[in-house]
Amino acid sequence: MENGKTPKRDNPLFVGSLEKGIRLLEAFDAGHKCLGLNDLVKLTGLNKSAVQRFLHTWEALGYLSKDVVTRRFRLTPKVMSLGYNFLRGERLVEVATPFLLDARKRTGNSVYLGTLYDTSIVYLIRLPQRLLLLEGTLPGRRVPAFCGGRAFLSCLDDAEVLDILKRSDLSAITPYTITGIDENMQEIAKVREKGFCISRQEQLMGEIAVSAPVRDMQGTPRAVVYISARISEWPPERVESELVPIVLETAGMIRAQL
Amino acid sequence: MENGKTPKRDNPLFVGSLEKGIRLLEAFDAGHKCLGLNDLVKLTGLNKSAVQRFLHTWEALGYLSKDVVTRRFRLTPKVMSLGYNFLRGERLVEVATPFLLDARKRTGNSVYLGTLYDTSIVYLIRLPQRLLLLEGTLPGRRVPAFCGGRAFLSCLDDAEVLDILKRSDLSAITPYTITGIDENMQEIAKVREKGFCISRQEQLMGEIAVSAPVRDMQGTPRAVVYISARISEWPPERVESELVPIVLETAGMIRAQL
DNA sequence: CTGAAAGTATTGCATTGCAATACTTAATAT
DNA sequence: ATATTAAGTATTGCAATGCAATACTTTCAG
Repeated sequence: MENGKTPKRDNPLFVGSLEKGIRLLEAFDAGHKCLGLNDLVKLTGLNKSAVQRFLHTWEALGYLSKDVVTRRFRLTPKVMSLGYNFLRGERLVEVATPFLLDARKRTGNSVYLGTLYDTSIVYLIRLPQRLLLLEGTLPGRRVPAFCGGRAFLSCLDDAEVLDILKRSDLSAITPYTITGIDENMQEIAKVREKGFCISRQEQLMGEIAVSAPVRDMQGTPRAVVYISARISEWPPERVESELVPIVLETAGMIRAQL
Repeated sequence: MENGKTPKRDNPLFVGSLEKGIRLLEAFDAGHKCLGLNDLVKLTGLNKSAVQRFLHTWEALGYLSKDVVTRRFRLTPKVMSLGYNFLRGERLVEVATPFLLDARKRTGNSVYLGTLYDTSIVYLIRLPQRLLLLEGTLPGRRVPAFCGGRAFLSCLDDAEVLDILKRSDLSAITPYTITGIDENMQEIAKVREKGFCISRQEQLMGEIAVSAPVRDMQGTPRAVVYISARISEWPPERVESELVPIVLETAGMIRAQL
């Protein structure tokens, strides 16, 4: 869906201007919080005129603001609204929030909810308890599903999982990230058996994460519940005995109300 | 900026297609999570062809997904990315998060950070503790500054405040919302004197909120720190003695690092 | 089974967005 | 200081792209 052939783009209904415009906004990603006209020409591959016009338009619409002295642009708080509208309309979020809050209180650890989009897990709800890494507290963050969403992948059949793995950038994030396709398939098979996933330092050094999938009543996977803990305080046995039951229970409670 | 005359729109650099496209996405707000072609024609005022083309394009770009059976569209998790990019790039968020986490732990109450955009406060960070209302836990939510952002307004001069009040929809949200312009100016004057704001059930019945502005080193207001509590457990005296000092301290710590 | 409403496809037209270029301002080096 | 380059802004003629009307198909209610 993300990088494959796109027949939709050939359809005469496809509005190219919109694509160019959104490409410009998307260029303001991590590491590019503040961009000038020429930076954007390089980043987006659009020509100067196009960048000029789209910058002007986004500013007029209130999505970008321009620093009059540096002539550089940045995103405004208005871009948060779209995400809010999404969350506000998701029954999943509505149902999950109270159970996640409860899980955080009972375990004293950070609790998250994420869902699959293309080859990534997108975090929808983040209830941080301790700060290991700022990004770890921000909703909307996307992480590769192969190392951060095995609980979700375990609900798909092998063909689908393989497709996702093949389309993913399988780079290691930490020295502990499992990157091989075969090893990932094996890990996922284990998760299928057990019904939950424990991931040790694959995303972030010092962190151990337990997760379990949430399926709806038709059995379709909808989300993953995560509890994240410090590896120094939570050896595997303690995680298994104290966190796993709560993750499973939380996922079950959410499922029951979907 | 939001509703006033827009000279930028007359500029030949303004790209009308982009505006129409984003208007379509913005139509998916609270109460409109799932929309068909004709709903959007009515909501946006665009004609059928335009709606058709933009729906097609947003779907191709991955921002909307279509339910093949109902032929209705909804936002995808991808829309969260823009907000994430914004948060990720805001030094304010980076600096504030640890102090807000600390404040939540010390008080056992929900803690938020918001900033002014046009006539609204946009919540950037939400650290909910108890669930009073789902919207109260979601980042990106916008509330009118006149009743939810007096701490911020107190840092502006009277002319600016008056301008915001006049451009705001001053409808009451609860029976306790203070809606008059004069009364609001008086309330804001009080906040200026005291340096913090206590708001009782103006947004939500049963909730009392304490807030304090965060200014940067140049004195420019940047954000507001909120602590929200249940009015049943937190009578005004207790709020003053226990929560106010923590709100002020938190705002001060953030300021010191901006 | 019928009719209305919602959604999809097609087409010719001209508006709108395109890109080249000229102009202005800012930043850096000599 | 002054030259030199790079970054940002304004203008313009051209035609490609987006526009809206309309015809066609599907869906659902009565």
